[in-house]
Amino acid sequence: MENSSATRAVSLPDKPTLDGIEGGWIERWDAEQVYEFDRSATRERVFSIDTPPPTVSGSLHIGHVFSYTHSDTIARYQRMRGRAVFYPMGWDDNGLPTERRVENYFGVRCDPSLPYDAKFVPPTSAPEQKLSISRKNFVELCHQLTARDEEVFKNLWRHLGLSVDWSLEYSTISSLAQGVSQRGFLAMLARGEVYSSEAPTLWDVDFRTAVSQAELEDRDRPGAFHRVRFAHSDGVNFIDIETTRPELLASCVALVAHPDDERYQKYFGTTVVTPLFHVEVPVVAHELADPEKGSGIAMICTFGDTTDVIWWRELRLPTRALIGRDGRFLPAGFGEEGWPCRDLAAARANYAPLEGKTVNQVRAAVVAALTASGELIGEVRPITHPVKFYEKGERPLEIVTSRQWFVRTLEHRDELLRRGDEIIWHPDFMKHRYRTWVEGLNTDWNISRQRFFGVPFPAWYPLDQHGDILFDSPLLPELADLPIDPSSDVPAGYREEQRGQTLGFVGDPDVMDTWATSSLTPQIAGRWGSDIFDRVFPMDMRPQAHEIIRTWLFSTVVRSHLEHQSLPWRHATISGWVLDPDRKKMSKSVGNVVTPMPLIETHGADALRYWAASGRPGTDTAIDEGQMKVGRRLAIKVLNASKFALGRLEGHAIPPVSAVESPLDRDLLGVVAQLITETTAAFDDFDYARALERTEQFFWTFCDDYVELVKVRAYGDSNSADTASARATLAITLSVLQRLFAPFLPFVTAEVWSWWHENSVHASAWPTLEELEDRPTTENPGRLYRQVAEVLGLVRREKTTAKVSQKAEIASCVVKATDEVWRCVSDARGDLLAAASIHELSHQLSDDDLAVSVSFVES
RNA sequence: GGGCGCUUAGCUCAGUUGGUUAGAGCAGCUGAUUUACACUCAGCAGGUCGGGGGUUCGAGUCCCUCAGCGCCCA
Repeated sequence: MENSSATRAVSLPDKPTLDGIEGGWIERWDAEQVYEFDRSATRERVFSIDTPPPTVSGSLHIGHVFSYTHSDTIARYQRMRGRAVFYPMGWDDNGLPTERRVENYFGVRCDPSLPYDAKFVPPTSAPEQKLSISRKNFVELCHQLTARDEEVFKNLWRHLGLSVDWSLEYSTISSLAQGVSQRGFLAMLARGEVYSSEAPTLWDVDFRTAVSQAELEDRDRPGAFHRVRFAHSDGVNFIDIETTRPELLASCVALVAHPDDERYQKYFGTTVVTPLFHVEVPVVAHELADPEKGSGIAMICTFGDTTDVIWWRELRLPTRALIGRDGRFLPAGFGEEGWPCRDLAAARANYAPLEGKTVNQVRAAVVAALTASGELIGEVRPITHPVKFYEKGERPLEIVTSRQWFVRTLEHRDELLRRGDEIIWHPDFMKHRYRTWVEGLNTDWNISRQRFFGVPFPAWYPLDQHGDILFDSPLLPELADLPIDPSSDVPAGYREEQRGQTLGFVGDPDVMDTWATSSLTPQIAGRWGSDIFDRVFPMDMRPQAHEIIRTWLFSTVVRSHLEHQSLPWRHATISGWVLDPDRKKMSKSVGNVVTPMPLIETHGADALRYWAASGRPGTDTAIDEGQMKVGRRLAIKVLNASKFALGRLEGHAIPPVSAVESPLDRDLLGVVAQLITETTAAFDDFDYARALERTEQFFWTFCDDYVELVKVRAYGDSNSADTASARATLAITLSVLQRLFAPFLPFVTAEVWSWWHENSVHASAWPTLEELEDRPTTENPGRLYRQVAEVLGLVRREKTTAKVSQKAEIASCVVKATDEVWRCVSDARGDLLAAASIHELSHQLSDDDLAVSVSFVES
């Protein structure tokens, strides 16, 4: 960090311009390694950022510019404060979004049963019928496409001026990320924090994969209550239930009512018989049965929804699962063990037409059959109700039973809530999102995905003499061998020929949930296991969007808590969304997504950053080209003001701060001191927007009032103390302003700083009060400046009202003011006379509001 | 249904622990005209701070309540 006073002779370009300013500085920053992380720095001096790796298969949009700019202003501020800033960039390329993009882009689909084709070349245009290719070919295409996408993102980040250390670049599918993910998994397995089990799991029948609680969303969908009559086993009574899923009748394992519900007390412990399929099921009691809903008694099926799973588990009911992984109905085992059936022939006859059909087809068929048999009572009642969907899915989730890996989260709920309280949230109220989520957890975290482009589980399983898989004794690799792929690597003590053979082994076929990898970004970016890690972890800051608090933020806290018994970072900075000009959320399907690159080309990167940094932390912000134009004007103003002020200094020695003597100048430095204090406090509180607003506000009045006032004085004789004072004030104030603006307008500030410094403004020190060397007025700073500016404003108004030029000469000006105000004016009398072209200035005592009366010089 | 935000000028938003006459930018209107800047400068106009009630000497700010918008969770 060089001292800010390390100036050199001023040398101004002939015609300063913003045109093409980005390209030159991007190259110079690279060449000079301005943003390189100092790997020798100790932890106290480091400021580390757990940068969100953007999903590269998603569309680039203005929201990226918005939130990443916020983080960059903080990074730049901390760097100027002397911290070694650890600011990596990652790409989230692993997972389903990439698979979908590859499927659509190339017109292919993955069929893991196909052999690898080394000569495969993807079709040049996507064919109508998707081409089936092997897993390895598919993964190669994923790598190919993400590499291209990453270049596009990187290009944007560089043009936006993010002060990322590009030597720390990573991606979530890289072997680095795979190694870290697998190591993390094995560590959890060794500690018993992860387990596999055959369990009912939420399943997307289109993507053919399990999904976790964090990926669910409720969507309102039309449904209908069907009243279905069950005959009681006593042969006399009957019970009517209401269900929205009559298609699951064959999966019915019990009826359930609330234990206090008097209507059904007498039936608890007895049995009824399902219509059509004649299976005898018990009537049971459970508190989750809602007496208000329908007839107050429901059928439990395996499995219609998550409540069914709870009932099934807690009441220890049998399993009669019928929906397959493709969403179609499987064969039913009436009469077999677990399927007590009173009329086998009828059951089989009624079920036969349903086998292999989809959920909707079966529903129609069952309703028709119940209608025919008279067991559907009354009219079907249409309703709208929330249905669980995979957030990326198009059909309601089903629940199927399959083997999955789970991370134990439920038993750590209280610890995780405490971790949430330890995080410093910006803005603070975002902590509620985390708390609500953790309190609402109802299943452990399922990390298995039945997909292809992801990190494989580092595990194989032995096969016994019958060829059955021994899931409970997985074969694990050595840490040193990571990352491994169990589908091509072989466990120790086995040969490849034994794959899939009796007494041989099989690899775990699944990949990890993307969040199982993304939850380790601090460990991946920080190179867990290397000496860097201890210097950057726990990190200082996690910037991210609010909608992924339940996924990314939460899962990162879980992993860090389990692995390191600590928080992953101290501060969570949550950005808002970018809305379209009509304040609608941007989305691809609505078609209102704005691409950022053309905006950079039109307005300039500094202008785009200005707009972004004007958005308060956590606040949704509408895209506003008007604000970008204001940002561009600000950048131009910085250019011109610097040119002017430095023009006064060109060819002269810059007077030191100790030369600041004039009352007006000292008073201005008082305001500068306040500005430094305020902006520093704002940045320390991660409130970049406030820092920008204060700096900008000061800057405009500085240009319009102070600079106008001292313009003439600064031209004067270099040996005059008054001139030296003006020049010294201009120099120090300009230096402060250029640095205060540097986090927001990195390009133009780099440019104007280079006119009089050897080092980069981005490697210079953030302004401090010490630099002002006790020159500022300490009492009522800014009072003199504001009073004089107000008089100047009144004179300007007279000129505007008289419709004359601001340069018009005034023969005499009378200031009606209190003695106190007049003293202020007198202190800057010369500057005021010069700035307003006044010949004679006099005072008239008045306790009324400040006023002036003027008489113009006759022309 | 539960939770968290938001509602201030035509538009976008500031307003820090309650304290003079509620601020800024944009847009609008009126002027100026070139030795830093027309991507400029000066000025004007524009608000019952969502509605109602309360606490207080004093409320945009605190409390209650209602309404609308948005998000999160169920």
